[in-house]
Amino acid sequence: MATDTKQRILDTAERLFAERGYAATSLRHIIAAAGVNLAAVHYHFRSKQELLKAVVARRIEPINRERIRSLEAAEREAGPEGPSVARILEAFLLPVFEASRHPDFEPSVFPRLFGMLYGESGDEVREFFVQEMQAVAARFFSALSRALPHLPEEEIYWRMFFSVGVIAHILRGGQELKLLSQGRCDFSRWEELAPRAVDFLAGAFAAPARTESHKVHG
Amino acid sequence: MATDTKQRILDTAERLFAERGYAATSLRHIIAAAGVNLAAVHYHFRSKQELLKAVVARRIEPINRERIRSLEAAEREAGPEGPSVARILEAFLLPVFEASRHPDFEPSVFPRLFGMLYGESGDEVREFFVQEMQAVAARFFSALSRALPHLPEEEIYWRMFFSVGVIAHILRGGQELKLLSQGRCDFSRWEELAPRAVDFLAGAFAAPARTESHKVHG
DNA sequence: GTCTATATGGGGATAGAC
DNA sequence: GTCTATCCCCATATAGAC
Repeated sequence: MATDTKQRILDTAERLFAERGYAATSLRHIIAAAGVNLAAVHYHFRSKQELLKAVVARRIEPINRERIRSLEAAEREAGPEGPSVARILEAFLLPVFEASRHPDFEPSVFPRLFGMLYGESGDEVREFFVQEMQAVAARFFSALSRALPHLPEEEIYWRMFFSVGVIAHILRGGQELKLLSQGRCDFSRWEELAPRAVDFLAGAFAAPARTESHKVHG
Repeated sequence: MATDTKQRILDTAERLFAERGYAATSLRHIIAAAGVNLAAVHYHFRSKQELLKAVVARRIEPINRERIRSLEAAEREAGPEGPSVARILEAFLLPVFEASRHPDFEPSVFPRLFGMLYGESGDEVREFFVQEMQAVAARFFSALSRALPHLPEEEIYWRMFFSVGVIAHILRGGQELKLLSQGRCDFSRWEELAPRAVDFLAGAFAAPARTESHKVHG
């Protein structure tokens, strides 16, 4: 079949990039696992870097669509005062977590891919990623600004940035947590993890803005 | 000099690992930038992986000592009820941020190294890292448990884990933030960033624990 | 401790037949 | 669209002279 090879390359590359990182995964690993020919990778995608972009684009686009859809639904339901911070955060977080249960691919493969994106990948791929996120970030910034009118704009951006750190860290899988908590925490149930993260971040957004004169040690 | 070569390798490897990642940085890049011979790397360190461990160990040990020292100072000052969550978080966060101003190396080099550690690095190096963090994590877990007696132990671990995500994301440098905030946020002043992160996380720890029956969409 | 030289293997990319 | 064969470069690691 025409597209079968291309799909197999995408699926396998996604899995291996997520498991081992971008630089540490060679095209030869990918073609061996996918059962395709090396030249096919360069035929369907032009280079390893373009392959990574294709892998990312395939997942991020539906997720960002769902984020916007969910946020707009929340805004319709909420009336003029706008949705709560918790509801806005849900609109941002849940689509990612739910994507990990998509039938197209094994659970937990794709989230780690995104976690990896933040740590690794060259400047060009990161730029591409930022470009994909720009519209979504602006949209959520507006919603959060309305829900938190007392916070300076700059502070909203910082807190969004910190929140992305939490998400990326969760997606990265956190083998450390299981060890450091002596087995008390693990990642097997995503549906429990998302509410925890939402609560945590809602609390963080509720923190007052520090006044300029406030000293660190209080 | 005897130790000069070893130091130069360590310094250069630290910088390059931080800038480009572990897998993407070859020993040849390192020796070229350091002006030393390839064989010297294998003489002083046994392998590339051991070199990474050495790089990490050199920085993490004084930081973790300072974290413990600062936490103990806070506990002495606070009396029987123990220090506040914000003060505990400062004890954990500030040593990392302040390490970036150490005269030994260029600012902002080392923090990115730690940011990278979470995203990349093989299982063995991550295991080594967890081992280095175990005692510190246990110590801060105790302090946070005392400050937040209403939270289940498991929840404290989760929130510590989320917090590490924030730190790692900050350390990774966040070129995205500057772009997404249209230039309003940048990372040039670390001394302003740390209080922001402390406030954010203190708010997050102050969030109530979600009861089991609570539904996601409220 | 430091060098040169080399062993040994893997990397991305491409040409050209089918 | 898919294959084989190959170009050319780079990787980590080591042996052995100095």
